[in-house]
Amino acid sequence: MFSIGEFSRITGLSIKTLRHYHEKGLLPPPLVDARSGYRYYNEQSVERARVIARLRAMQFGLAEIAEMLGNCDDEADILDHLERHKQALETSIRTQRGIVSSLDLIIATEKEAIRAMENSEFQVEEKRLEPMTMAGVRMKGRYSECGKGFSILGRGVGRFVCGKPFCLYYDAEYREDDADFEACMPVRAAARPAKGISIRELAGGRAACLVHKGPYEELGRAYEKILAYIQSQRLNTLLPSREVYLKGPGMIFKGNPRNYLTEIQILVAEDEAGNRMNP
Amino acid sequence: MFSIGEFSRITGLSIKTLRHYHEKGLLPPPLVDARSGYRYYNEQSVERARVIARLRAMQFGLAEIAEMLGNCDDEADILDHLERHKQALETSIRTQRGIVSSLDLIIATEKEAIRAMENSEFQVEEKRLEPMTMAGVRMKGRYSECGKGFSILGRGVGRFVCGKPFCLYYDAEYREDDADFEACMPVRAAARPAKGISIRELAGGRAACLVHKGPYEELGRAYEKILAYIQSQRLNTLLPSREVYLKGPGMIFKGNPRNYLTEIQILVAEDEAGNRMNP
DNA sequence: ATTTGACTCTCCCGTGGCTGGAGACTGTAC
DNA sequence: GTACAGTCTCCAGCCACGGGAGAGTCAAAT
Repeated sequence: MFSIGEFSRITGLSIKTLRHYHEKGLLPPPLVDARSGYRYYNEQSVERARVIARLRAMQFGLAEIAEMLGNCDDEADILDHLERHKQALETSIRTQRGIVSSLDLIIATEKEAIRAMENSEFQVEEKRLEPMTMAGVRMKGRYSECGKGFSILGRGVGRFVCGKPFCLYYDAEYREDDADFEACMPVRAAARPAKGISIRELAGGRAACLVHKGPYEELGRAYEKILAYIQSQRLNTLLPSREVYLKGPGMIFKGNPRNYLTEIQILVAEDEAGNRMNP
Repeated sequence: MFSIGEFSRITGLSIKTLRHYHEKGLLPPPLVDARSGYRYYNEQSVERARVIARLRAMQFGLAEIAEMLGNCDDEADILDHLERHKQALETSIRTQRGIVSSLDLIIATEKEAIRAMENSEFQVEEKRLEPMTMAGVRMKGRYSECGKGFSILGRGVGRFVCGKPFCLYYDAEYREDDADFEACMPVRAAARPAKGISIRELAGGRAACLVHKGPYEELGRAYEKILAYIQSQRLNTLLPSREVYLKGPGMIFKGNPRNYLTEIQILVAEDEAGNRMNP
């Protein structure tokens, strides 16, 4: 016979745990000294304790273990328990995997935003935009309605998104109430159109670009700057222009608008060799 | 201002949960009626509640959420929280995946055992054994020591196991104390030898086979039967003979030895065409 | 003004699988 | 005898709530 301390060392279960199992009727000690209340265990207890420990390591609950041990002494008898438990675990794994991929997305987004912040001079620069596959929801109305477009995109092609959200603006001048624009997401080629969502290639080309830091209300200042540049360089601009939301309201927090990063991209005409064309 | 019931409907959080968040200081209502104690929430509460709900859906703890909300209002500020949490989730996923694969193994084993049981006539039959890659631990001593060999195999090549454990017996006659045998496991080709473990191809061939149901102590009766068959058919036997443990002590339960299934396989000499050779 | 009925409050207990601690007893060695 | 390790019971706490009792409150209908 083993005292509870010895038995604890043998089985690797803590004394507290053994008392708990006793209380639950899961592993009653074969002998309890009537006078002192001391628990004494034997070889069979060791075997039973090992079984319980194995099942606990598989994250079975104590009640279920009790049931399994009560009715059965062979693994064939608990096949349905095992299968049910496996199902439950797989559900849990799926959930957690979903969370991990959300976290990955957020982390990647934030790290990119930090890099964009460090690299950007907040000066107008000309660069080459690569063609990409995109999904878009064309809208007419107020700019501030674009959130609805992004909701539609999220639900429709969320799984295929592979870059920052952006907007295409089809108006040559600023319009308050009846703007013509498109909420867009870069997507992988596997994405398929859905109701209201167009999937297509967006052509690349040379563009004047400027990163703006701050709330969207102040974007006007950035437009002023980039348009001044375009005039000074006497460039021919092409529609639609783009706003890429490098960092905006996050997936968790709304964030501080003072830290928002938005890149304005305005395509400029170029000749076959890729050189910009002045009028 | 919203009463707690309205607010509950807006946010999808139960009233109990909202009270709990209040108590924890996580989401204090902007107004608590001093006389009635009624809680009243506003638009900002909605925003905060949404954030909390998103973080809870990602299985963050309330304390951690409080910390995140306390210091930060931007996702960049909680990158380390997110990364830590992701690590924790990945650990949990790994654990659960390990459990699922154990469960899969047990379930598959039991189902196979049930099939073997249904299909077997418990009569001697001759069949063709396929060659296989195996891992083995050669031992001399008592048969009952073979458990140690299987422990070594489990630790060494457990990940590569692809079939039932078996033993090879190199003695022509029964030996009590100094048997020469090898504890073996079929393994995938990727397995690599380790200390005391040999990995090699085991040749196939024609064999006389008999499934025995019952405890190992009664295996003698099965040997009697199969040897009688071999004599009656005047076959030439080849060493080593095999015992395949179709169903023995399980990974959870020891099981009932009366249900153990063991297949004895004794290779017999054959000519090039695969026909058995009588003397 | 009252009544009804829906709403809300606080307080306590329970969940699961333990862990920690207090204070009292027991066993064994010197 | 005495020290000291071991063991006992009982109570509290963890986490994020849910259930329910019993009392008070709000808004509309009578």
